[in-house]
Amino acid sequence: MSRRSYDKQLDDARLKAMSDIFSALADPTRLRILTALAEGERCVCDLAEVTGVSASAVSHQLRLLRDRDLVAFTRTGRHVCYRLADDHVASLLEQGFEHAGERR
Amino acid sequence: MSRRSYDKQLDDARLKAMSDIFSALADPTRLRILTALAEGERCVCDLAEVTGVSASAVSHQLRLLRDRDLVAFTRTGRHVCYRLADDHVASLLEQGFEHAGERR
DNA sequence: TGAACATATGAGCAGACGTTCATACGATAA
DNA sequence: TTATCGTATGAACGTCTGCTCATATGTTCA
Repeated sequence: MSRRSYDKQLDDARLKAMSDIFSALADPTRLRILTALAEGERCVCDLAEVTGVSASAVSHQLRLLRDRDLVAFTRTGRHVCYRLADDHVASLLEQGFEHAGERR
Repeated sequence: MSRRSYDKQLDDARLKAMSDIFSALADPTRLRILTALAEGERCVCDLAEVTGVSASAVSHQLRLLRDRDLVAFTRTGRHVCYRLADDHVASLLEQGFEHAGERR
């Protein structure tokens, strides 16, 4: 995409969709969840341990990530296994990771 | 970067830096500013027109973008011209743009 | 010099956000 | 069936965020 094409395509809805995606990535707890999922499937209680917050807090955050289609899940017994929804999410994480590394 | 490398490198500071970058991109007004800058340099009053908010509001947002090193600026007379700080920023914008386009 | 302009900044306010707590619900184990 | 586990959800609370308004600073023009 050329930089010049923004003005033609950037309607409010697209802009809102972009900010929804970025705001989903704009929290350390959610980033811990997502980077953990980038390594493989994890159930809620595992994610609670990785992030260091309560299972309830993780569940709330997972709902947000589900609503934005950043994660998918499979129910197995009383566990629910979450995973990244697609490679695009991993790609965004990597870019943010690299960008953060270059600064300071 | 392999997906497996997250756990070794993701200290809290890095995670905070990532969320700082993503949260800077997590607002429609700032996205309008940044996508306008992706097309070329703009002064504050031009950005106010593009975004449809007051010059004061734009100035506040530009300060945030400056603090996070996402934009750079040059003073010329009484105008201040802003531009994207580097190609990494444009790259993040493009990815968000494309990701937003694929959904719904 | 004085007026108008471009930008910056602090205070204040309304709304959004992230966590905890209490509770609920389905699934498994005893 | 009953107790426990894993997860989800709503309410409540404190914090953060983005805007407006008032004000300040520096620049240009008459």
